[in-house]
Amino acid sequence: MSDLLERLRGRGWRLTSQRRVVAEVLDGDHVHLTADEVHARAARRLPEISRATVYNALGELVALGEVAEVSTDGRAKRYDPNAHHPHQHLVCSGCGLIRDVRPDGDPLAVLPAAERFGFAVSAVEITYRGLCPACARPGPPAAPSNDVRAPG
Amino acid sequence: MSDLLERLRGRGWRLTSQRRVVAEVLDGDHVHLTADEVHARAARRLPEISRATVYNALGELVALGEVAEVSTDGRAKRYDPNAHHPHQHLVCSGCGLIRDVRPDGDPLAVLPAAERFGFAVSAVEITYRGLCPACARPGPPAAPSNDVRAPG
DNA sequence: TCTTGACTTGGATTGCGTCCATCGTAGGAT
DNA sequence: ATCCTACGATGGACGCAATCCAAGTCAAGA
Repeated sequence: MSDLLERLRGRGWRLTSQRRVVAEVLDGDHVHLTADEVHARAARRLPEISRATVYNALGELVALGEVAEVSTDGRAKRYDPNAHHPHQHLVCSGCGLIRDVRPDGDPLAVLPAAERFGFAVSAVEITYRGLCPACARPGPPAAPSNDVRAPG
Repeated sequence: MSDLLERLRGRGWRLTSQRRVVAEVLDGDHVHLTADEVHARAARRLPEISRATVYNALGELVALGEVAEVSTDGRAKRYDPNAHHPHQHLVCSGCGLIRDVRPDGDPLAVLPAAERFGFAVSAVEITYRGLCPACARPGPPAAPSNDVRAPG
């Protein structure tokens, strides 16, 4: 975490209080917050932080490769701080819960040359979909979840 | 194509001229149009068709399983008439060209049980990314493409 | 401490999509 | 062939996510 801030400063990132709280909010495992959720959490510590600043900081973190953008539904993008550990996503069709997962082998390798149409294929994004245990159980479905465990 | 219209009528779809042109616009291979592009093409044949009608028709075709929704960028959803043939997508990072591709084997099988967190995993969406031959070549990049070959 | 260019702000704006009240019409009934 | 009516089409208002912009603020090097 402070590693992250050090690394960013070493890359010429001016370390403002706004950027600091955005980076701090995006800490933890299986964290996939929308920009608005990041803004809400950041505002708990820095009430005057604006949405534009949150968008700016998120965009920079993505450009620097420190955070990954995830769009598992057609709605708002989510931001995943687990960018240094290649992974894919498993999404509950019921409540929206998102887990980071690692498939076996190299996902790129399963695309045959004949199916590459001459492309230089360099990356792959995979979204697995299904029902989480809570939503699969009979009874009332789980409340929509943003899958956040880190305290605000 | 007329197969499609027959099938839809058999399922109680009232066949209006608007729905017909939307279905016709969405014909062909490797077609991935946005709703706005569908509307523009439909309007060439039926100038008074409204955006709301296009959205309605697309939504119904998706619900009926005749068309698949694709969101390969964070922007507008695209509509893929190739829904009866399970496939994944290969997207050019330069120009946005989209190709339908078929990876080897069952993409679901590579997710180990230990990585399923108790989910009943039932579907998977894969986006491969890379540069198409035109964009990989030195020189001016290919113009942004909507990957449409079917004449308007 | 001073200076300056990078950063922040919030309101306007855009892009994509949905909603809604009203009007029109496909297609079964006669 | 004509009539009926429920389903579909229309377009303008609306909502949400994200970006843009001009003006004010401040981190950090000199």
